[in-house]
Amino acid sequence: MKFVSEPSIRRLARYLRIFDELKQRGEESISSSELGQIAGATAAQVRRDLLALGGLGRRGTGYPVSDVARELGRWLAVSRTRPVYIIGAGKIGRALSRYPGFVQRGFRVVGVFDNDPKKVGTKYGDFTIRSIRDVQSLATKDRPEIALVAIPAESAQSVADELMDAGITGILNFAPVLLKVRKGIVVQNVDMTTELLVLAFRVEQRHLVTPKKRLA
Amino acid sequence: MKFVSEPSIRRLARYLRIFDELKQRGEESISSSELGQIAGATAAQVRRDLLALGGLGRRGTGYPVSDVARELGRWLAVSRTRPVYIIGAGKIGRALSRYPGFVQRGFRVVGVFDNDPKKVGTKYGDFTIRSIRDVQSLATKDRPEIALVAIPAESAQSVADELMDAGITGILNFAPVLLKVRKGIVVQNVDMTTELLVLAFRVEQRHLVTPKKRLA
DNA sequence: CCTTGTGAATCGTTTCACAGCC
DNA sequence: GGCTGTGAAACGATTCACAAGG
Repeated sequence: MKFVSEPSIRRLARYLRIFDELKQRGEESISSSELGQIAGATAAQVRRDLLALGGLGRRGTGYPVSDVARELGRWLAVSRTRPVYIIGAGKIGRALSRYPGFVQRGFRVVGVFDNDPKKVGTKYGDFTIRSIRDVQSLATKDRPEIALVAIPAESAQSVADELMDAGITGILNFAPVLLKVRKGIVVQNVDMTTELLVLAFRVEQRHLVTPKKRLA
Repeated sequence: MKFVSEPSIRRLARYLRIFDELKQRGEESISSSELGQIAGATAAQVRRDLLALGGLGRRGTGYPVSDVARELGRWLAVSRTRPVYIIGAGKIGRALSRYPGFVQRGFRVVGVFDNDPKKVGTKYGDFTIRSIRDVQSLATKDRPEIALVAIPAESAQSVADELMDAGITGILNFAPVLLKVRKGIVVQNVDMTTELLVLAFRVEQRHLVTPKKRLA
């Protein structure tokens, strides 16, 4: 498997959504330029990105929708269901636990945790909220690969440490703090304030034309 | 004002958080290498990034914490409070409306909207939820610069159109759909499924060492 | 000494442009 | 004809390395 850059992965995820839609609409094939138009990418980008799947395009006609949809889905999800933990049953954690798109993309929430004694033991949707104190012991059994950490900044690092000890390999971190992790553990940060700040700044800059383009 | 790349803006936002903390701890100055260590960036990146503020560093000692904290805050927030609208009072919208970091960074929620008749007119925190039908007329009065769109994909585009007509300049889009916008309008997409997919993929790739580094 | 600011080199990604194939 | 796959050029961001200044 070749290395794929992060911008390319993000675009591939977007193509996947589009291919799913095209399939549902019964489209048979799509060209790199059409797909680029829809996805906000250039035709050349689309071709280079999709090349990672190993040359599924047909010269003269474009990319066969159902083949690419299947391969791309398989490839991005990497062919299996991944168990994930959600740490924190506050607003963000609860919203995440019912996020509709996860299941469709092969993620299965196998545990929701919180520290609030009022919450621990109660049901939320299909989940019984468990105590963060038990994360490590339970994780050893559940073997989640990825954890979604949605707790206050103060406690995020210590929970991350426990999760790593329990063998987690990836953390989607919603706490506004930079987690220190061992080599080989992948952290991805999601922070609304940063997103808003970046957006606001780009708005401010929108007149400056320095680089060739900027797409969403 | 010079153009600043998106990666640089994201790092600057991170430095700001660190500088705020350093200030609170009473630190007087910090070097590019120390800051880089904390922020997960190289010393050279830190220096280039902070250069955008116009050479506040002192050779031999580093960057004066309180000066940089102030300037950076002023610069990123670009010196004013920005009114924002939240469209959608579902889980995401409600979580956003009370997101603590926004106020601190100069964002003020001036309206929360939903289409559900059961919600419209009710209070949520300090906000009375208003009908999305009235977005356009109210926006003309409230003059929000930015809208946080957290509604189902189907209705996102039409609301975006109304918002643009009402003079919005930036959209933080939580709907899993690519919004078509006029030139000059900045859209930033936030999609948990994509984030999870990217994370999972990076986990899968973590052994491939192709590029020099990969930091969160 | 120390650390910044900055040209110049490097590296990765995007774009170009066209050969190859349907 | 149309469109993909792909070397090669262009571009942007990062890193190097050092001169300038405390």
